[in-house]
Amino acid sequence: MGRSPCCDEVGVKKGPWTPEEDKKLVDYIQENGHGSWRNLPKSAGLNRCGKSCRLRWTNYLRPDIKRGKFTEDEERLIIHLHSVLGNKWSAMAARLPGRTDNEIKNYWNTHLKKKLLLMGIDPVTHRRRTDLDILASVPGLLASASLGSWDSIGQLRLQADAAHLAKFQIFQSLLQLVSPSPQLSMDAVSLLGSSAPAANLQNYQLGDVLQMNRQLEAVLNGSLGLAQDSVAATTSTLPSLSNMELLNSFQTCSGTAAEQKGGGADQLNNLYASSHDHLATANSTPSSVSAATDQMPDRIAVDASANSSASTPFEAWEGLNPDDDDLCWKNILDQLSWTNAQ
DNA sequence: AAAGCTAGCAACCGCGATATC
DNA sequence: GGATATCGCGGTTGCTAGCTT
Repeated sequence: MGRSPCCDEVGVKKGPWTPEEDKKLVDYIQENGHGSWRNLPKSAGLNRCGKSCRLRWTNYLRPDIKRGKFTEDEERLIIHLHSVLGNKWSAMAARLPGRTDNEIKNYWNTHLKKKLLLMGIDPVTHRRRTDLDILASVPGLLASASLGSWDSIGQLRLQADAAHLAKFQIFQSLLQLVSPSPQLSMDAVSLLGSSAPAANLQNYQLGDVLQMNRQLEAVLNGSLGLAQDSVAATTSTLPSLSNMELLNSFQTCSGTAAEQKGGGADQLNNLYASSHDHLATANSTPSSVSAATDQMPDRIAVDASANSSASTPFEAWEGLNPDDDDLCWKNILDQLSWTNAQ
């Protein structure tokens, strides 16, 4: 069955609307209403299909459409509605006066999705992303953290935070993935995550999560003694692994990372790629990691291979500027690498 | 200065739901 | 009750301005 396509007429114009066409459409609808969209073009003297007219009217010409940037309240509402409704753009538009479904959909796809990813939240499930999810999103995180993605000077700080957060998440992920001791991972990760709500993060804004991120680091920076006690309880399973060196390394890195302006993005990309290669191929890969890497989507492997020309796990670090604070990440990875080989 | 790249957005396409005959 | 027409939605495409190299 099915219906015939609405725009099967030959010679019907497609593509961008001209001001003249807009005027014809607006004049006609204001005078007569749209009535049957199928018949409207002929009546209005437009060489367009009805569908195209309807779209142009509802998405652009309607007098009650609000133009301009989305406000923070609107963003918050969209995120909340998306968590409840999913991709029901029209239902969301019904709750956002003056906004069209198309506008909301575009805004979601181009802005909000990235923001949620940066926050470590899965834009589909609205839950905190798992370690592997986060690793999978690192190229996106890094791309989003690059200068060109931010449209105002005021957001440079946010961008620095994004790069910072990306590092933070990589660290968290690596701890979970590489450590042969699940307990250490759990300790470190729970330490990292202790101040974050376990469940639904849908109501948290980027600022909230970045604040949370800083708080978590404060936990790391300020509670190493406590952490040492906590971690020490589990180190019997980790022969001479210097957990505190790991934490110290991260502390050193995180202290200065926020001052960066995304310059570390490339290096992070290399780090991601090379560490993924390492994780995917190491003979000593723990079974949990093997299982986990098996679940990685193809895109990761493509990204990793595309971004890494390094033949050894952390060769990508070789070209780093010694003055760059990213260098200290090498310490972390060296230790993780060494640990993994034990 | 020019070529290449990317993000943002307007518009199109295909399909399911609903209305009408 | 089946066939057909229309509408509306969500996914996708492609154009373009701005940025980078």
